[in-house]
Amino acid sequence: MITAAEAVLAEKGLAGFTLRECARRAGVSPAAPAHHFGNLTGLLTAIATLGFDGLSDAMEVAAEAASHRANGNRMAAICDAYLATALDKPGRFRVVFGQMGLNWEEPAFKRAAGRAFGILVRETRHELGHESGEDLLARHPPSFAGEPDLAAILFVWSVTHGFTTLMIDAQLDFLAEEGGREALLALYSRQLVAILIAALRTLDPLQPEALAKPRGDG
Amino acid sequence: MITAAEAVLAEKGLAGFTLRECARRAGVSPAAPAHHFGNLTGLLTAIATLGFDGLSDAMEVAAEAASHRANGNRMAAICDAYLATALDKPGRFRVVFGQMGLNWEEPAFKRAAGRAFGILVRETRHELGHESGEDLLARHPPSFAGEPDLAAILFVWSVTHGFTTLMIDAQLDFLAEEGGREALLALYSRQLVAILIAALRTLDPLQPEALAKPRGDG
DNA sequence: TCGCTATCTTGACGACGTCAAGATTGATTT
DNA sequence: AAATCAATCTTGACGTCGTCAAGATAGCGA
Repeated sequence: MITAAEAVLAEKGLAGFTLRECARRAGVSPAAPAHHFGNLTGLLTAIATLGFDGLSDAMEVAAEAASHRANGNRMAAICDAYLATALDKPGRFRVVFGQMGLNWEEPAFKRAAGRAFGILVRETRHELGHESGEDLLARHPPSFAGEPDLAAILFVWSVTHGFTTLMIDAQLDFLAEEGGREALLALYSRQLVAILIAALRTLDPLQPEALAKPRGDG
Repeated sequence: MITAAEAVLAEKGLAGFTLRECARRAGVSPAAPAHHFGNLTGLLTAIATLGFDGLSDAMEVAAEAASHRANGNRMAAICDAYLATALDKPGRFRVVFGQMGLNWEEPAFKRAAGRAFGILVRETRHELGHESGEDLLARHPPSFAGEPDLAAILFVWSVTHGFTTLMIDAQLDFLAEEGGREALLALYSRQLVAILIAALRTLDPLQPEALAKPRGDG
């Protein structure tokens, strides 16, 4: 069933993704999927769980590979992996971060999302040289009120997720005339991620005083 | 008609947004909207045009206000305005940057999108101290092959758009327990945007040599 | 007065998500 | 071996959706 659903997603995208089409592809009646996933939201949540796990796996593999490479940078590796995973399965990515209503109460889904975010937290701390203290994410419910690196973590996620979203949703197509996709990929991997890491490296001395009121704006 | 559509969007969100509901709200028959906008895509494109213009207006106003304030920073102002606009009308923002198929051939829409991006380009150059050279966006079709600040521009957009998207789509809700929305807003406005601007300020000396191969990864 | 155009209504079509009710199947129990 | 039960799927139906073709209604210049 899920195999059929992913096939539909890959072929027709999220727009052409319907329960009936998935059922057709799987060779069952239109109402069959509902018995397994409850409703459309249930099926989407199941796929989104796969999406988070795929993201986590890709980031872990990339980080590990970077570790064993001369001059390899784990942070850069997971940023690249994030974009690459999304571009590889855009439909799945849109289910995870789309607006098609998922069931956040589903335990498996929450676990998968937490794992992906945990990797981001760990690697950001690593890049900052803050070897992991208490794992605030392991607490239930997870608490980040006292997380000192939260700004850096969200900064990393924002850059990566922002560029990925813009590429996936074809918002950058207008500035990609000829072989522009590869050019944009190179721009991201070589420059944006570099700026991001440089920003993280210059971040530490700023904390916490400088970051408290760095702008005279507002 | 558009008024009714925006009301539906504000009240029921993009999920409950249907042509028939808009027609009902406007007090006309279900097929009436099609005569004005062609189809659902046409209506969404019209709303997305308003969305881009709203974004542009908000950024312009915020930048101008920042200019007339002691220690005001235009870049910070437009970043805040971007997020604020999205949070004010999340449905509209999702239409603009969502996955519901828009008509990019529509001239008015292209113009609105170009204007918003142009503001981003101008302000990024301003922040970098590169007072605007040739306006590559004014060319048809717009070309950015030779835009030296493209990396910085996309970096700014990625951070802003990424955080905005994550907030809008409630991806950050799990780390907002009590009054967390305001805390996240403050985190963005005071820290993320500050990191972004600090990154831009340290960017110039890096260009272009350092940015060409800043990482030994890949 | 006669068209012409813009605007809206009506009715229909196929596709969708969802539900209730019944059928089928395979394993467990007696 | 026969009976039972839970899981799984089918069938048929309902309401809603986007879209289209055809007809109705108005306003207005010639």
